[in-house]
Amino acid sequence: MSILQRTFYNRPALEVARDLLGCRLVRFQNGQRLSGWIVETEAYQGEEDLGCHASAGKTHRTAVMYGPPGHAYVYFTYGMHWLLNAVTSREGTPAAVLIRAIQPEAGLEAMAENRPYQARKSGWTDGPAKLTQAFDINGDLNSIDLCSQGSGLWIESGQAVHDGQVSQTARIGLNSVPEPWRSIPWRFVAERGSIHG
DNA sequence: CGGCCGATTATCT
DNA sequence: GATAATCGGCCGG
Repeated sequence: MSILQRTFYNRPALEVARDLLGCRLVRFQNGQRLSGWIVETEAYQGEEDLGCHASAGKTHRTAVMYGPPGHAYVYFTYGMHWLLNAVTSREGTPAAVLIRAIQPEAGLEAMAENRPYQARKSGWTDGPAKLTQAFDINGDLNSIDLCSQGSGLWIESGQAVHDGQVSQTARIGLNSVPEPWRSIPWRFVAERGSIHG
């Protein structure tokens, strides 16, 4: 196991988003280790990116993105969901990568307990708000350092995902964001089956 | 599987 | 006071 260090995150969000595919998201909760392979990400970078929360400038909520890379940006949306991002780029440059989906590896029982509606549907971690529920991630973890185990949440290096197994599309859910930001292909998806579980 | 719709509240104007 | 980087339920195919 090798925890991704600050140099990994100290790059443009586009590069980090691509390279996070195949890495392992780890949560330590109640003495248990929950983990999964990252299979879908989105890059948000700069105040000029009108899809990025930082496009409204520095506020209490977005301040974390202006800070040093390698920290968690966890925010609340739609009145009920927490979404997890990793802050990228040098301090002063607001950018982050949204973790949209993971492929569960360990701690499935704990994930099931963390999820409501556990008996329903198929995936527990195939959406940005589903995985935060499964991993018990909420606002308490906003701004924590992902480069150490201290806060119980970090990312480890993992499996290499070949370029041929990665597809790039427009980011999801930016319904009122103007072009070109709405359609710019800053979403990265690892093809199903590319992660050997 | 795909599309539509209501839920529910922190954050910002 | 309006909006939102979503989800699950319900419908039709």
